[in-house]
Amino acid sequence: MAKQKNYWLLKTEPECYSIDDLAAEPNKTTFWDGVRNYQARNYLRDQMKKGDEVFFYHSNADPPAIVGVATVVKEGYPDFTAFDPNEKHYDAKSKQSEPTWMMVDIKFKRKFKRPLGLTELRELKELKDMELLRQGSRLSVQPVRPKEFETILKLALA
DNA sequence: GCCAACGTTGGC
DNA sequence: GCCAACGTTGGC
Repeated sequence: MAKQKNYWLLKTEPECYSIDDLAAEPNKTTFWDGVRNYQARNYLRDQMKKGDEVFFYHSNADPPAIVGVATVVKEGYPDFTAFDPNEKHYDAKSKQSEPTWMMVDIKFKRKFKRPLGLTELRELKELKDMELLRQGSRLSVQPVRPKEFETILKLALA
């Protein structure tokens, strides 16, 4: 049986790392560091697989929006930024021998012609169960259903 | 800048 | 193991 592809959404503040940073050159990759939430960590560690596609989401932006797509190119491995006291997301409790936090590598795939803002996404009834649109949703790594991924891609290309 | 919704921490 | 206090996220 063919490997099933999963879909995800990664949040970032564009001030910190934006789609344009990732789109700076073709096939650019980056490590997705700084996730310090256990549920999000579990997704990164256990479920995100090479070849999975991820939506790139700008939070704390105007407008907050899905802005593009990336591909997972390296599966979960220790987030080494947690070991460095000079890093913003340093965590003294995460040990090299027993890392608490994980990250993946992603590769730029495409930037949408226009950002798909939250307001616009909320208008689609196909997306009414989407994690991103749930009230109080704060997860920075979230699963996206194939149907939702398809709906959003279609909207982006329309 | 406000604040609701969460997650985490720590006293008990 | 409960839960109040506190810190953070992130839309508005």
